[in-house]
Amino acid sequence: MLDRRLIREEPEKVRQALEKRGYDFDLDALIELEARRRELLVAVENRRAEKNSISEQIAQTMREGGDAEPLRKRSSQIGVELQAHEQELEEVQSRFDQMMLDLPNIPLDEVPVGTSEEDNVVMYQVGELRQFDFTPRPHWEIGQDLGILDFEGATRMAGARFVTDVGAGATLERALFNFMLDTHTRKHGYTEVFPPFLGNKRSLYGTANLPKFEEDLFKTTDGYYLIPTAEVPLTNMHQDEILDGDDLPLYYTAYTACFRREAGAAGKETRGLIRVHQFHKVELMKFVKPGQGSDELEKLVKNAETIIQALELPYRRTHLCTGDMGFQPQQTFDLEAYFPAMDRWLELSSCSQYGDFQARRCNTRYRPAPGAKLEFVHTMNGSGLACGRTMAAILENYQQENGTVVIPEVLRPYMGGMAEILPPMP
RNA sequence: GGAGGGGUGGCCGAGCGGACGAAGGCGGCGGUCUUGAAAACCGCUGUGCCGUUAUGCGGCACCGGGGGUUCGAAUCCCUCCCCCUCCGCCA
Repeated sequence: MLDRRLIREEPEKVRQALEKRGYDFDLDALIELEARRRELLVAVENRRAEKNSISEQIAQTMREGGDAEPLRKRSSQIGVELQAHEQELEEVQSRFDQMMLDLPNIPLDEVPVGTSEEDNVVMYQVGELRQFDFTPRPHWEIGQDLGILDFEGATRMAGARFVTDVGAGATLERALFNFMLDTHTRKHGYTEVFPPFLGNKRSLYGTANLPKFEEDLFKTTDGYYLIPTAEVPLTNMHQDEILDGDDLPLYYTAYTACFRREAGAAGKETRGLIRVHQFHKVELMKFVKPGQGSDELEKLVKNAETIIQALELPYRRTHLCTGDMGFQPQQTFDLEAYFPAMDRWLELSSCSQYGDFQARRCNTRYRPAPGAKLEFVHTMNGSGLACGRTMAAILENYQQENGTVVIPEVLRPYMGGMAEILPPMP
C-alpha cells in the first residue's frame, strides 16, 4: 500500500509509475475519492465536536443540579445530521480503501522500463554451459527412470501438478534445503524460522497477496490460506510491532512448503517440477531501515547466488523490467539456471525489495531515534532457493549418458556420502 | 470440544457510566546536584488522522476487533478473535 499523502501531494509520480508498469488504474477516481473523503471527514468531525461539547455541558448542569433536558434534545438533533454524514463518509472511505489496496508499488528509477519478459535485462551470466556429447534428457524423464520422482503416484494421492520424491529423490531435496539453511544461518547471518504453513487473511493482505490475487491461493474451509511462500509468515512476524532501531536490519530465513493454485497457468510448463501446486523453498527475508534497501537487497541476491555457485550450476541474473515485475515490489532481480534439455533459463530465485509497501499493510514500524516519530520499516525477500526447481536443474545438468545423475559435491555430506544416483535394481 | 478467568499506553498495572487519553510504577528525554558517574529531586514523555499553518494552536478517533444502549462508554449489553487455568481428546 502506498502512502495516502502521495495521492494528494504527488499524483503525477503515481501516474508515471502506473504508466511504466502498463497498469490499468483509474487514478483520477481515486484522487476524487480522497478529496471527498476529507471534505466529509471535516463535516463529521465538526458535528462530533459540537456534540461532545454539549455532553460536557450536560454533565456540568447536572452537577449543579440544573435541568439538562433542553441540552439533551439539542444533542439528539445533531446526532441525526451526524449519522447521515457518517454514513456517506463510511461509504467513500471504504471505496477509497478498496482502491488503495489495488494500487501497485512504485518502481525505483533504476528499474528498466519495459512491457514484458522480453525487456528484462540480463546483467551477467556465471558458469559455463555444459557441452553434452549426447542429447540431454528432461528432468522428469531422468527422475522417473531413476525412480526418484513419482508423478503418477502423486496424481493418485492428490491430483495433477503434484509430485512425490522417492528414495534418493527425497534425500536429495532434504539435502538441498538443509544445505541452504545451514549456509544462510552459519555464513550469512540469518536467523532460522520454522513458521506455520497456513496464514490468516490479515497476513495475506499484509504481503499484498490479497485482495488482488485470491485465485492463486488455496483456502481452507475455516478461512485459513495455505502460504504461497514463506514471505507471508516472515513478513508478518512483526505485525503491529514497534521494532527497536538498534536491532535493524533483521535477517530471517525459513524453509517451508509453498502452495499455489496456478490458476490461469493451464497448459504452460505442466511437465515436471517446474510448476506444481506444492513446492519447497528456503526463503530469505529482511526488515531494514529506509535507505538500507538497495544495499541490503544486493547482499541478499549475493547470498542466494552463493548457493547456485556452490552447486556449480550455470546461471544468470536478470533485472526485471517494469512490465514484468510483480504488483508489490519496487525492484526485482531473478536468478535463472540453465536447463539444457529444455534449453531454457528458469528462475530459481526471485529477490525483491518493497520499500514500506508491505510494512504499511503489516503495520511494522520502528523509532529512528529517541523522541523521533515512528516510521515504517522497509522489507525485502528472495528465494534462497526454490528446492524443486533446483533439484530439476541438478538432474538436467548433472545427468550422465547412462541415465545416472552425479550429486554436486557440496550435497554429498548431506546424503550420507552418496556421489551418484543409480537406477533401481532390475 | 466443556467450565472458569482475562485482554488498558514502549512495558507492568489501576480504573468498571460524566472533571479519563486514562492513577501509580518501570523505561525514555531534559534539568538540578556532582570533578565525572550513580543516587536523590524537579519537569516532560502514546498513536493515527483532519484543519490552520507552521519550530505553535485547535479538533476528531483510538483502552483486543465489530456492533448496540445512552445526551455521554475503557466502564453496561451483544458478537467475534486472542491469551491463561482446569477437564476431555490427541501427533
